[in-house]
Parts: sequence; C-alpha cells; structure tokens
Amino acid sequence: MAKVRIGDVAREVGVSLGTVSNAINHPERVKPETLALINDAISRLGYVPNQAARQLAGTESRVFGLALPRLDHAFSLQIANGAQAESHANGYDLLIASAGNDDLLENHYLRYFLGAHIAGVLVQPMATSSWRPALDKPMIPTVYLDVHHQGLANCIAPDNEAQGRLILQHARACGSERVAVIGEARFTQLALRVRGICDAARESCISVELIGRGDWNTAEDGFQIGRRLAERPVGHRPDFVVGLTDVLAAGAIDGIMAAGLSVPDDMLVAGCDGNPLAWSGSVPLTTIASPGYELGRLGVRHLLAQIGGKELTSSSYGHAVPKLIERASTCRNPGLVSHVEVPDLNLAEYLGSPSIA
Amino acid sequence: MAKVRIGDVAREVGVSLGTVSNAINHPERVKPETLALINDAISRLGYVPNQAARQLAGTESRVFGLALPRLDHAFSLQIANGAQAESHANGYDLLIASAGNDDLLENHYLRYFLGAHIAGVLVQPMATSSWRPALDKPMIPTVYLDVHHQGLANCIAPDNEAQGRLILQHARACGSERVAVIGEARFTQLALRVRGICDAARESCISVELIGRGDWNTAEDGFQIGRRLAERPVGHRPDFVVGLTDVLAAGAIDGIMAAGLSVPDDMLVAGCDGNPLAWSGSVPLTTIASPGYELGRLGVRHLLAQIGGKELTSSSYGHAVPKLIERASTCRNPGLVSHVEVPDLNLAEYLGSPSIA
DNA sequence: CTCTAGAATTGATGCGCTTCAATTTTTGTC
DNA sequence: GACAAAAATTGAAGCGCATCAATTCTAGAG
Repeated sequence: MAKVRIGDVAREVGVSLGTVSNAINHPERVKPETLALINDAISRLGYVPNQAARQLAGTESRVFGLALPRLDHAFSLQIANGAQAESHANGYDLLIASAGNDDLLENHYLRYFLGAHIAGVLVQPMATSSWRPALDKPMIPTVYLDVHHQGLANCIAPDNEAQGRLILQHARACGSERVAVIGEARFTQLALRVRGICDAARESCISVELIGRGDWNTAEDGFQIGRRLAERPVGHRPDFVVGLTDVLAAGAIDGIMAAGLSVPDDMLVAGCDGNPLAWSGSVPLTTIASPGYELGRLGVRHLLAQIGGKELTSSSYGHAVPKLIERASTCRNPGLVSHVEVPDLNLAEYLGSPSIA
Repeated sequence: MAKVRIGDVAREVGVSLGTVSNAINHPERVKPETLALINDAISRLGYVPNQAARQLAGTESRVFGLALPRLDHAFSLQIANGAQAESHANGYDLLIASAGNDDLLENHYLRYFLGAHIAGVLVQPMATSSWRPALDKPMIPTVYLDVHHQGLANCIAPDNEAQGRLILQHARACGSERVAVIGEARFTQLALRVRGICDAARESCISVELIGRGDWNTAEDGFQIGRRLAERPVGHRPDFVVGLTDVLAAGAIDGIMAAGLSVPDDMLVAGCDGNPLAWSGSVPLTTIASPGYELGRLGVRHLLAQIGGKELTSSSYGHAVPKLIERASTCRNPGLVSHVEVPDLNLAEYLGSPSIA
C-alpha cells in the first residue's frame, strides 16, 4: 500500500502538480471539467493530503487544541462538548488532549500543540493553587478556561460569585435562616463562591457560618462535618448546608443521616458543581451547574476573535449562565426539577484587561 | 515574536544545524558539553520543534488518535482515560477527536488522522446497526473498539455475553425465579447481552421473558414497561427486571414505583452499562460496568503490537473484566457495594482471525 | 484571420527538519 | 610523537506540498 502523493494524482490525470494542488485548495481557479477529472482520480487512488507537508508549505491549519486536566470530570467534558460544537460550526476541527492530571504532561501537550502550529489552544489548567500561564510567551492564540487571574485577558471563567448568590437565594426560598458553608476555599473558584454566598446572605439577613480548614475535599470530610453539625443542639444547628463542591455535600448528607437526622426533613443540603456523579448519594443532591458547555463555546469564540483580530464586544460572545438544579436534598417533593437562571458571566471584565502576550 | 528555528539555535551555539538536530533526536551522538550548550540555547531561545517539518522529514510520530462518537457518554470516557494512560505509559501521546455523533465528521477526523500520519488510530464507531469499517484500506494501524464484527481482526469489544451471564447469576443469588429482560436488542452489543442472560438462565433453570420491540431506549420507554409489569397479577409478575441499558432500567424503577410497588422490596431491578448517570434515579441502580478503561488500554496495546509487528498472545494483553456493581435496586441493605468478577474478555478470538487489511 | 484580455495551467522555489555519507576532531596505543 | 580507530560534527539532499511568477490556452472583438 504505497502512499499516494499529489504527484501520482497529477500523473494519473495528465496535469501538473500545481493544478491538483489548486483543485484542492482553490477549486474556482480550475476549469470545471479538469476539476472533475482530478476529483475522480483522487478518490480512485485514495489520495489523502499529507497534513505535515501542507502545514510546512504554509496553509494555516483549521484545528484547535484543547488541553484538559482529566477526562473524567463532568465539567471538563461539558467544556469539550461546547468547544467541539463551536469549533465545528466555524469550520474548525478540535483535538483534545488529556494530561491525566500530570502537570508535566500538560506542558508537554501545550508544547506539542505549539509545535504542530495549530490555529489556537484552549487550556483548562490543573486546579493547583499556584497556577500561572504555561506559555509565558504565547505564540499562538491561547485561552485559559476556568481560571481567575487578574491582568490576564485570555482567561474565561464562569461567574462563581453568581453561583454562590444563586445557592443562597435558593436557601432563602426554602425558608432557611441559618446556613453553614463547608469546604476550604483554597482555589479562587471556591473563594468566589463563598463571596457570592456571603454577599447574598448580607442582603437577605441570613446568617452564614463558614466551616473550612485544611484540605477538605473528600466525601469523608463532608461526612464528618455533616455529622458534627447534625449532632449540635437544635438551636445551634444550621437548617441549610452548602457544600462548596458536590462531593463534600454528598458526604455531608450521609453524615447528617448517620447522626439520625433526615435530609431534607431536618436539614437541607446543596452542592455546587453540577457533577452528575453527585447524584449517587442516598439523597439526590441539589446543585449549581457550572456552565461548562457555554464556557467551551465562549473559549472557541475568543480564539476565533484573536485569529480574526476583531475587537469583540461582550454581547457578541453570548452568555454562560449557571443554573440551579433542584433535587430532593432541598425539596419535599422529589421528582420535581426546576431551573432558575441568574444574570450572566461578566465578560466585560476580561475583555477590558490587557493581554498577557 | 519571530519563530525560532533550528538554525537559530545552531548559530547561537556555533555548531551546525545537524548537530542541534542530533542533540534533540539522538543525544547520545553528541558530546555531553555540546549537548549542554545546545539545550541551554534551546530553552533560552524558547525553541519548539516544528512538528510538521519533523514529520515531513521522516520521524515517525509518537501520537495515537482516538475518534469517539461523543464525549458525554461515560463508556467513551472510560475508553479515553484507559487509552490515554496506556499511551502515555508507552511514550505515546493521545489526541482525541469527537465526531459529535455525526458520521460525516467521524470520517473527516479519520481522514485527518490518516493525513497527519499519526502512529495509529483507535475508533469507537457510532452505534449504527449498519456499521462497517470507515477505512476500507487502513494505511495505518487501526483498532475498532466496542465493535463485534466477525472476520475483522482489529475489533475489540467487551464480552457482552459475560455481562449478561453476570447479571443473571446475580439474579439467582438474589433468589429470583422469574426474570424479565426489557429493551430491543438492535445492536450486536445488546443481542450478546441477551444471549448471555439466556445461556445462564438455562443453566440455572430460571425463567426469562424478553420484552423488546421497536426502538425502546429512553427512560420513558422503561417507565411504561415497568409499570405494566408491576400491574400484572402476582403470579404472573417477574421478580427481577433487567434493563439492557441503565437508562431503561432506571425508567423501569420509576414505572414500578408509580404502580405502587417497591423496589427492591417487591421487585428487583438491574441495568447494564455502568453509566454513572443512572445513579440519578429514585433508587440507586445495580448495574454491570463495561470495562471501558480496560478496553481503551487493550486498544492501545493492540496498536503497539501492530506497530511492533509482534505476534502477541492473549495473555500479554491483560484482561478486561466486566464488574457487577451492586446497589440498592437489588439489595435490601443499601450502602453495601460489592464487586463480582467474571472470567475475561475472549481475546484469542480476535487475535486469531485475519486482519481486514 | 489576428489580436488581446482573461482564464487556465505550469513548475521552480522553499517551508523546517532529519538523515547519512563525508569530513574533522578526539582518544588510545605502541 | 605518530598513527589508527572511534567519536563528533558537518552540510547537502530530500520529505510532500502551496505558492506565485511565468507561460500557454481560450474566447471574444475587430
């Protein structure tokens, strides 16, 4: 199965090599009948253009790269799906690389994308507290997703504050008066959620108690805290527990039940992530869905804007809206699922700040 | 930000272009101190090799491609994670493309991979009944995943029959005597599950009733069937319901409960897929986890074997083992989760058959 | 039938790199 | 210190393609 080159096609048809190239890249420059002959020969011979040679010879590639920390997190997948849809809608391909939570590998893929002179790169960096741009001198359009970094124009993140506000509004709607927030806000994302919760609580005159220390992030951690909260005497017990992540919240439910109380009869519990896996608990969990799909789309649009050199306004990006997903953990009649929306992701902020280039 | 080429590095160090190339590709050929100088210059200048040029000049690429029908199906993700892990363990990168359930796009990506002369391609084709290899003349190592196709060597699929047997063994262990299987076995995968169930039932003298017509595959379909089953008089009612997919099973649970019966007190229900989303139902669902992760690893090993030209034996591949995940829907004391294993995926079969090349 | 603008086609050039035969430098030995 | 063998380095030749100036062909006008 010898490889078929463009010259083979040319010889087959009896035209020059350049004509075949034109037929592929600029069909309008080629006489219709010649074009037909060439296309015929191409499919007959099974010719597939060598991408490496094309790129080397100067065609701009129509491929975006997406580097994800892992593939098993729902949020990342929503990003991938959104990015895929938007890329495809604009005539671009999307190649996804997973770094398997290995920051060396993340860098490796980024360099690979760079070397493959891809049209643009989307990166959802690993959630380490000390994050900084992997490509200090980005030579291709790059957008960082789910990153809050002041001074960097090319970072897009969902509005975590809005998520926090949304959760607290829900607590109020449920008639709750004492909210406990569990989880350590190590990462900016979580800290912003806390801020949103506190802001909304202040407006609503709801008391908020923050319970976070160390690196709590497992269901076990949630379990311990949930149990201890449930064991408090009635007057000192929160009536609404917010887990900063779904995993914590799910653990808390089990902890509360282990202490002999009922969710949602004695305490309400909500999470924050929209992680489908968090459904697995004993009680389906109310949560806030981060708009991953929209984030992926936004990222691609930002890439396209960088490529086009266009100055885009916030409105041309569309909006990424976090959603409240109400389930049994905060609801007396499970099965009913409603969606509440909140104003949108603030895009003006990152559009206004200077690029890191 | 002019691009740095290999010549720039060479000039910087004061050696020839070829030496820099050697330093990158065959460090052992270069004097240690020269190597140090070159590496220093590379990082100082921020040189990144142009992949297109490398490939064109003849380096074999160390990248595998994985084409997935969609990104939001748990099974596909497990495959991706497994493939990623195994690729990386062998010094290969993995690039993932999602066809967004569009078969034109699937073909497009396959052609792209081919043109990018990637080292090998893993394909999980779309689940259409009329599937056939997209690349009729594979010019690069190709492995089809989750496909049962007789006569094709490069197809790897989990042992769906074993999954069926496993489910029925579990039914027997639960003391069930009348099993109802719901779902239409349109695709080979599902048909094989049914066969496994029937085989095991015959051995165990358990009665099996197949309920499948049309294209049942939604939770709503499951709901309707579940309700009708529950409404039967006691003597004619199955005591164990198997959904050929988790979605059907989850729907069936709701249908049974809508008819006033209890799961698991009156009827037991199990699914088949290991879809984490299926946890979302009112009752956590017992299911069979398809070994997607192992399948991805196996696929990569098969690719490596094709590249190495080695004749591999079944044992050198390792095994992909479906697992029973026991949850509340078949268990009176939920919270207890156990794993039961079954013999392995039959690899000898596909290793022995001729390649499609 | 000739001339010319425009359309269609040609083919040499170079993209950045790896490779390999040829050349130079280093090392070890007597 | 001379010589051979080994190690290190060099530089030219492509890899397959897109581009573009140059060339040939076409068709319409006079």
